Amino acid sequence: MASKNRLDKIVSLSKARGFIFQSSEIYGGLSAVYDYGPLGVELKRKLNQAWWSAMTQKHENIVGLDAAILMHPTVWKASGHVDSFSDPMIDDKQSKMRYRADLLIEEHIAKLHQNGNDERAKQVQTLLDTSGTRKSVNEDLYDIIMEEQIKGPDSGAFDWTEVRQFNLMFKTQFGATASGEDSEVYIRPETAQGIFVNFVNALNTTRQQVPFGIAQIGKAFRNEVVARQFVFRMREFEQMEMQYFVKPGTDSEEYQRWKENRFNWHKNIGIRPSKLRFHDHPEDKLAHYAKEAVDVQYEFPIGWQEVEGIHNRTDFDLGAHQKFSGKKMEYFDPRTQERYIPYVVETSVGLDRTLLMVLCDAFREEEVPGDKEGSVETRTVLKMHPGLAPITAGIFPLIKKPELQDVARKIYEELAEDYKVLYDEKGSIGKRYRRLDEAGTPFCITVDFDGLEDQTVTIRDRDSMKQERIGFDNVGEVIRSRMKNWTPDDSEPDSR
RNA sequence: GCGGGUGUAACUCAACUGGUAGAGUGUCAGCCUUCCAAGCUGAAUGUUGCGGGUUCGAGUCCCGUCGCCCGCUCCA
Repeated sequence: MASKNRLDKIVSLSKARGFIFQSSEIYGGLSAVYDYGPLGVELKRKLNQAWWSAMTQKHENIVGLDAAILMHPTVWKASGHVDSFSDPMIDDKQSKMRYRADLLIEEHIAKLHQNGNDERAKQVQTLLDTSGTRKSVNEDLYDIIMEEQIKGPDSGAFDWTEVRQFNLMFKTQFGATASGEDSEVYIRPETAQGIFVNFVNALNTTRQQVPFGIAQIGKAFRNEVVARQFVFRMREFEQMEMQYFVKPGTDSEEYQRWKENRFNWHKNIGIRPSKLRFHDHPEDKLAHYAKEAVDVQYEFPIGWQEVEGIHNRTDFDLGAHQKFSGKKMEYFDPRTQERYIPYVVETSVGLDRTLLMVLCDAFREEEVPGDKEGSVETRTVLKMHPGLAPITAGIFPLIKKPELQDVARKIYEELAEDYKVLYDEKGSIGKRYRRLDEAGTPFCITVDFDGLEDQTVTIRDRDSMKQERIGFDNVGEVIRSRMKNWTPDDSEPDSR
């Protein structure tokens, strides 16, 4: 309960300060679609940049790519998304629970086996395997459930809706006069396929040799059955993916290596290590393309949830594209004279989820001494990594006096060369500090009368609220070094 | 999508069994102000989510619809 309030507060703050708005709000909103406001877009760009430089700039064998969102429809047949990304669902009218129709039947088959009714089990299995050949898949599955009188696991009732297909991919029309099935295309549900279909292009143009990787940041779209929990699960979201092509046999070792590498990235952007963990996928729950899979999870207010997935995708994708396109997806190793389809280790992180993680990890409500003697008030502050903060520094004249304003303006203009900074002279100084605390701004530079004498200003630290007096000319340098040496404070408990 | 809950100013919430929509916070302007949401004065913002219905009269009752929250399935 307390933790639920925490997410609510973060949602409220996001809206109040301009991080995240609901899409099309004036029209009543669009479910599970969100817009990034003035502060949100700065934070998002900085995260995007942090990932891009960590992957492409700091690995000489990783190259970038920006593939189109629209792709040839066969891509999604080859990838398996057309088949496995649409689930036949059925609802129990009594218990109001929803099930996957095919899984219900499989459970039923298992039960038949248990009861020694192997003959019957085999028959049903055949019916299940051939569903879609008599009528539509949905109708065939429905018929099996009816004939076998499969009951609702939770209610024990036999009171079903029809079987309906939930296709997670968005479809759209290709061509202005589009008509018929041929012109239907999908809007990509993942960015990875854009990398796979460009594998040979990248190989031929970059002189890379296996092992090497292709990195890409881009939008993906999924019609989630249930899309909720703020920006955690959205219909339109942004992925930061890297596909690493390796020699078969070295895949597990590379998978381990990337697992560690990616975990460290999350720590490097300032997330408290105590809030991060791995979560291995059990073998029976692996996606259709994966041999090994692990999540990097963060402890959100809604519990431990996946932020990034690291998968050993084997040669599933390249193999499938070779088969469907008829084009060779092989790599020839000039040294060993070997020819093979590379295995792929994928790292795939949700940009929006990462942003939400940063907000959740940074959000604190602190008790600080109030204005009156002995009183206590709450300070809301986002203690995020200074390098990620939407606004790096606020520059204030202590009060509205021309001497102070002039100096503050000058410092503002100097800092604006390197950072996103804000000049503010309105209201009390305390109010200006607190407002920027909520924006996660790590530094505030204040020009006062004492400083005019000896060419100094005060720099106020967001996390500790402590001030230090530094010279006019040192401001940029102090910001730079503090940014570099910042570490998250993991000692204090979350405020609720 | 199904079931349950819910919707009043930018935010938090008030408005009796149906009778003129309000407060605090925030925002903006002015004054004051030498370091942590201070003080004083003033201002702006609502077809009560949207659309219908009942009624002399609807924020309040009824129906529909949309969004949000919780559960079911899936996933970055």
